[in-house]
Amino acid sequence: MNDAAREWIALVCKALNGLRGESGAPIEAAEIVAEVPPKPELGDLAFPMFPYAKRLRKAPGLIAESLVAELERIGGLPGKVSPAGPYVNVRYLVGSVARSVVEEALALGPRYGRTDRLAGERVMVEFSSPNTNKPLHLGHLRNDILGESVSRILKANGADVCKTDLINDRGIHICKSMLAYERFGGGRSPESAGVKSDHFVGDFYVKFNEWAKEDPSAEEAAREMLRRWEAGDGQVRSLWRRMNDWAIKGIEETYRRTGISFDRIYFESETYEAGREEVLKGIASRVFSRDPDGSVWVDLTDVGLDRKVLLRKDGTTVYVTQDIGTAIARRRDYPFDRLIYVVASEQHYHFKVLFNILSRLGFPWAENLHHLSYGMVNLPEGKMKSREGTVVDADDLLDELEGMAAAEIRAKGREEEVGDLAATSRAIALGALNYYLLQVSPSKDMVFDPKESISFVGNTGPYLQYMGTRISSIMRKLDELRSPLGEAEFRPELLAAGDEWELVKLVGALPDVVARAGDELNPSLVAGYLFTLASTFSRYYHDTPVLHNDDPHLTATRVALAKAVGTALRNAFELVGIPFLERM
RNA sequence: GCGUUCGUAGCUCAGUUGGAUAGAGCGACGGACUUCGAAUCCGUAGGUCGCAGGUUCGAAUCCUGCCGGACGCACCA
Repeated sequence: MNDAAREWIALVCKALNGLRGESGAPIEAAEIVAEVPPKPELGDLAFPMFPYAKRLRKAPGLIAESLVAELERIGGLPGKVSPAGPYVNVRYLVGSVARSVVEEALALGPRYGRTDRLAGERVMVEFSSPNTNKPLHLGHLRNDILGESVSRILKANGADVCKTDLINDRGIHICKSMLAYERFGGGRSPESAGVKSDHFVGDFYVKFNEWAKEDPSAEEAAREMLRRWEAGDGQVRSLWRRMNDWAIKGIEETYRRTGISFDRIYFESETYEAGREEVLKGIASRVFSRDPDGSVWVDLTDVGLDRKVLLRKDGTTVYVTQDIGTAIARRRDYPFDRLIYVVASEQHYHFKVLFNILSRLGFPWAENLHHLSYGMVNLPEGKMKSREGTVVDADDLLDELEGMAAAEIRAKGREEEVGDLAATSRAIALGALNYYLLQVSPSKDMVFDPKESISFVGNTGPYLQYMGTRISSIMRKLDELRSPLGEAEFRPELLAAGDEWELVKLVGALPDVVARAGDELNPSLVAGYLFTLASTFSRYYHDTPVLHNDDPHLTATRVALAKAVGTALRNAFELVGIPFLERM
């Protein structure tokens, strides 16, 4: 695909210089603008002539005509060329491109679509980063699938990727759940209460806030508990370990459910001390300074940021302090070339500060830290607010989606066909959710309407999955016909229908899409590609019989194309966390 | 106030390095199941790309200003 484009660019460059004659500077291949025409009927590649009008002292329309004549004079063209107003449109040789694309897709199978663009690069990706005082919510789900998907895309581009999670397991918010448990828990456990363990912990966090509303002394009690935690109080630490285990166990269950995993997990409780030590070293090297009250500061006003505290006067650490320690520990554990933090856009300023501090401390790798900032998930009424109970819980949402999927399967009377109803419902729910969350460009805020947002019709995950099942279904039918293809062979020149050629180009485009998604850290490009591929195939098979043809060669050819589409679909699914289904 | 970011159809979103008549899905209306699965397909209606300048042969896209929203500018994380 790309080879064809490059070949044509070289040809057009040569022809343009032929038209130019001896006058002026030569036109370089890099200057040639090539684009995809707005409509497929126009061709496969288009060259606008506007940029050369001045150089050649000629109207674009006239250049187009003489360029076509010049190309035809050169001869041996890999396709057809025609002028269209100020454009020169090119049509590739269908047969040869189709052969190479389909054969490559079928030969590579699960590896089709990968590139070597990032071969050898070591990338660490941090995402999720939950607190251990409550279960995951919808915002985490966007973060999780974004981090997981970006990691898979980077891997598909040849990078060595280390996925990492930072568990925020210490701080005042943790103590609040603990305090409420001490007061209202009555020694119960998630098992005895029959509640998923992270929800069990989260419920006490809610209870604390209710209590604190009535009784102002609650906040002070929480601060006191944090002091005892910092001092290593045995009783507090033991309760902390017990409740953290509950929270983490529950969160891990949700990760398993959503297909999220990590190669390395860091706990804030284990890295914050290292941050303090780095800050103390920074005082010695005069990067930081100590105020008379004992607090430690960094002055970033020279780069337009603020003066930031790093250690309080009592010597305790703040948010950015532990991130300093964590970054250094990570670089030591896994010498990354690049570290990507997948964190909500509200933390933009925090990361500017963090990266700047690490740079001041003299770490050359600080230049390779990247904040992949993504927008908030809002409700139609506005922001999710825990105080108003509008937070959409991750497990509840998944339960609801699975219920909807199961109901749909039953309504269609396909329980028998599907086999494992629960597993299929889970796969559909996950496909719907992940596609919904990744469709939107990461940087944008998005609106989630619990009642209407996730549907299974139209531009949705299940729509894409459905196309996969239809291809699988065609292949099953083919098997039932018992070697109907016989001597029939793949003959790409038989791919005459417009949609067939579009499908070939789309399948061929997967590696380019993967490359660009990797460059831009943007899974929504893969999502958009999937919808185009699926809807083109949907239109195609609707009015073009794959199996029922008089010519067995045509059947074999269309089967090969359908398989290639299935391969591209399945491989792109993997990148955005949509399960591929044989039946649904 | 300063900084970051977003503003495209009734709603939710695409829109490639600036390029041909700005595209989808949902919702609305009208069609297509005897033929590889209708979670599908086809059609109709729906737009001052927030506003105003600028750069350019050409701007939804780049620049400036303004308007509107979100987020940030904590010894919270």
